[in-house]
Amino acid sequence: MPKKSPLRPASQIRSTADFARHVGLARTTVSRVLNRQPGLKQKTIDRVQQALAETGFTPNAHALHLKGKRTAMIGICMDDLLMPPAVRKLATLQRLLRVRGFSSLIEVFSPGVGREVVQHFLSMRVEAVVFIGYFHREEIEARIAGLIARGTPHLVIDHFGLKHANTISLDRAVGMAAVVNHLLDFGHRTFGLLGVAQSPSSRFDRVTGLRAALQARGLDFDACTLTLDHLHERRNDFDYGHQLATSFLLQPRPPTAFLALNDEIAIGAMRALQEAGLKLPRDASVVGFNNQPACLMTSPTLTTVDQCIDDTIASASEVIFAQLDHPPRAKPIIRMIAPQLVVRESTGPVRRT
Amino acid sequence: MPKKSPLRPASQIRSTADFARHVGLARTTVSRVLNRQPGLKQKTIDRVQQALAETGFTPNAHALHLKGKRTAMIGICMDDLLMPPAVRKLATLQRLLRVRGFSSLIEVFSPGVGREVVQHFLSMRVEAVVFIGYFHREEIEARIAGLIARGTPHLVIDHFGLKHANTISLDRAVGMAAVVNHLLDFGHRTFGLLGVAQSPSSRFDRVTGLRAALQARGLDFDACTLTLDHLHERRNDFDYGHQLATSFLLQPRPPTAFLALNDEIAIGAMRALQEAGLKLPRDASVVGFNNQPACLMTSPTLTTVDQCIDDTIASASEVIFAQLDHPPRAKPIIRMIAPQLVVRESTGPVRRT
DNA sequence: CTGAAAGCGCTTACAG
DNA sequence: CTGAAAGCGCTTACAG
Repeated sequence: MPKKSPLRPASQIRSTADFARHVGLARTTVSRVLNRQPGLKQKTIDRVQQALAETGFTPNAHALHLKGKRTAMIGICMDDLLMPPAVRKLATLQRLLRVRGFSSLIEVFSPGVGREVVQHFLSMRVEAVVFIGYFHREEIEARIAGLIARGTPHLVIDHFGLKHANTISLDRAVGMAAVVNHLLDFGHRTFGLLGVAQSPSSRFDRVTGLRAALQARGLDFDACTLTLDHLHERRNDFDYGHQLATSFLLQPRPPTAFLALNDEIAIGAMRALQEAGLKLPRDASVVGFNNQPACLMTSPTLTTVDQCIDDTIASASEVIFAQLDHPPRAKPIIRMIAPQLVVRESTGPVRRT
Repeated sequence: MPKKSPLRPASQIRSTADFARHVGLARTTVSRVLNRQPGLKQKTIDRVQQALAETGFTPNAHALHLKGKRTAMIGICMDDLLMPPAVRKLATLQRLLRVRGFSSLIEVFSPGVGREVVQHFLSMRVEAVVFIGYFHREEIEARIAGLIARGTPHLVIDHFGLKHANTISLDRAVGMAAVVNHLLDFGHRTFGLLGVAQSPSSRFDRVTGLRAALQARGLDFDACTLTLDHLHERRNDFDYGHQLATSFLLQPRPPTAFLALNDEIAIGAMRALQEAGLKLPRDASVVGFNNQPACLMTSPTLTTVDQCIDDTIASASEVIFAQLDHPPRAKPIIRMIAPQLVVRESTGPVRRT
C-alpha cells in the first residue's frame, strides 16, 4: 500500500451507484458498509473504506433525509451576532449540540425576515428551532404559534414573557436583588440607575427586582432611586454611561451607588466619575452587568452580575432534547436561571460625610 | 373572510401530494404556483397561497435539492466562536451571503474534527467552504486538497500561506509598518514587543513588516526591539500584557514604545505602566491591534490597527461568488487587505530625557 | 388546468 | 454477496 494514495478526481462519482461501479460492488453492498450493517466480510468492508478515502465520496444527505433519516439539525435564530453575551450562548449551545450529533443552522432573525428564516429552517426539516435574544414580540409569537401547530419543538433563550413559548431566561430580578443587597450592606441608600429604567422587558424585570429588594428592607423605590436616562439618546455603550454619570454629578445630591444596564455603560460611568475627581469606590460604587472580560481591565475592577451562561445553555439543551424525546406537552416549559453577583473593587462602603 | 384564520394543524400535510389533496388541485398545479410559473389563473394562485398561509406547509428542501435545485448553502468553518474579530467576520459574511440568497452552515473546525466537519458540509452539498481563522496546518491543507479534487470552491480568511489555498488575509506587515513609522515620527527608537515575537505565522509576518519598516529608515531590528515574551506563559489577554509591561519596567533601559499583539495585551500593558507611575503617552507610547470597542474605554484611548473587516469580507464574498460563477482556475487566488492605523491618545512624542 | 410517468440519490426488504 | 424493485418528496416534460 502506498504511504499516501493520491486523491483521484472524484468529480465523476456523484452517487452510490457511481461509487459502487467504481469499487466493483453492488449498490446494496456499498450501502450496507456505509451504514455499518452486519453480515459483511471484513475484506469487503476494507475495500469500500479504502475507496471511500481515495475518492472522497460522501453520500448525499438530502437523499438520506428523504428516505426518512433524521436530519439531526437544529435551527438557531439570533437577534444579533455582534453582542458578545449572545454569541457566547450560541457558541456554547453549538458545542453541546454537536456532542450529541446535531448540527446547527444559524440565521439572524432580524425584523421582517423572521418568517423567511423560520420557513427556511422548516424546509430543511430541522428538528427544533431555538431563538437566542430579544425579538419583535408579534413576529416571534407568530413563528412560535406556527411551530407549535406543526409540532416542531422550540425554545426561546432570554426573551421572557412570550405567549405559549418554551422559555429559559435569566432571573434579572434575582440579580438586581443581589446587587442592591450588596450595596445596602455597604450603607448605600441612594441609587442611580444607568439605562435600567426604561420600557423593554429585559429592563422591566430588573426594576421589579429592585423594587422588591428595596421593599424587603423597608425602603421605597421612588425615594431611593434616580434615573436620568431621558436626558440622553439611549444606547448601550461606554459613551452613554459616560454621559449619564456626568449628568448625575450635576444633580444637587448625586446617588452614592450606580447600577448599570451592562458593563459597557458601567465602565463609561466609572470613567466619568473618575474624570470628575472622584476616587472609586471611596466616593461612589458602580455595578455592571454581564461579567465581560473588560470588567477585569478597569481600575478599580468592576463588580458585576454574571449570567451563568453555562448553566443557561446546559438547561437549554436539556429542554431541547426533552422535547425531541417526548411528545409535546400542553404547558409551555418555563425555566429561570439565577445570575451570580461577582464582587470586585468598584463597590465599597458608602462614604461618611 | 375571518380577520385571522386560525392555524390548522398541518401535521398531516407532509408533501405537496397531501397539500394538493387538501386544496383540491393537482400536484402539478401546486408545484407550478410554488415555483411561480406562468400560465395560471390568478384565482388558482390565490387559492394556493391562502392554503399555504393557513397550513404553514413548506416544501421539503431535501427533495428539491435531489431534483437538482442548487442548495444555496455555504459551509463556514470557524477556528473559534469566542474571538470577537473572528465572530465579526462571520457575522459580516453571513449577512452578505444572505443578501445573495445563500444560507450558512457554521461549524467549529477544532483539531481532530476537521475531517468530520467538512464531510458533513459536503454531504449537505454546500456550494463552497469558507475557513475563518487559524487552523492546524496539515489538517486544513488536507481538507483543501480534498475540496479542490471534488471541484468544490473554498476560501481561507486569515490563515496565510497554506498550500494551494485561496486566501484572503490581512497584510500585517503593512500594519506594523504603519505603526512603526507613526512611532518613529514621534522620535521613538526603542520598541518593546508584547506577544508579537513568537512563532505562529500571524506573528511572523508582523516581525517581517517591522524589520522591513525599520530597515527602510536605516535602523536595525535587533538593536531597536526588545521582547520578553519568554518570561511569561503565553496568553492573549490583559494579564499577559500586564505581566510583560511590568517585566519591561525592571529592565535597565525600558523601551519608550510598546507594540502589542492585540488590544487586550495593550490595555494590560497600559495599566501596568500607569500603576508604576508613568503618565501616558508622556512617558511611554502603547499601540494595540484589532480596534475593538475597549480601545475607546481606556484612558488614554488606545492607538491601534483596524483590520478593516468590512473590506476583508466584501473581498471574500467576491472571491466566493467568482468561483461559483466561473470554472476553477489553476492558480490559487491570494488577496491581501491593508489594515488601517487608528491614531488615538496612547501614542505621542518620545520624552526628552 | 389535470393526470400519469420518469427520475434525482438513497435505503430496505426480497428473492436469488 | 448480487440484483431488481419500491418509495421518500419533489419537478418537469408530455398527453389530454
